[in-house]
Amino acid sequence: MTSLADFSNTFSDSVRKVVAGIPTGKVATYGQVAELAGRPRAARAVGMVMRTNKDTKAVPCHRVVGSNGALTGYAYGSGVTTKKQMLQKEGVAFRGERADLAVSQWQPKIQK
DNA sequence: AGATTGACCGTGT
DNA sequence: GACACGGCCAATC
Repeated sequence: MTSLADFSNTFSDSVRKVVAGIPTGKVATYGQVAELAGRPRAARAVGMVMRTNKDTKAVPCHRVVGSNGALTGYAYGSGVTTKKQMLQKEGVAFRGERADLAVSQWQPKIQK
């Protein structure tokens, strides 16, 4: 296997698997998740999967932020407010209303 | 099956 | 740094 999506057959499953691999205290961008899922240009579709995702316990969709670290949408709680609170509570570095990607962006293992 | 929408991203002004 | 435009992909109506 060369990527986290090798065990998935559909795009949504790949996305879920990638997001599920994000460790606590770290965040990934939609573009990053899309790339790991096998569709480097499907950042929007990733958002759709999160939106339709019902397994929030298995898939920490709140750890997925915009390319600039901005928190975009959240289908649960009070939206981005709840999302931000959870990320901060998990130890993610924040800079104003945006996650500090320079410090807390998830760095997937390229080799293993 | 076709058209529209959406939790995006990159680039230009 | 903020606003505007276009492109890409998949789910939903």
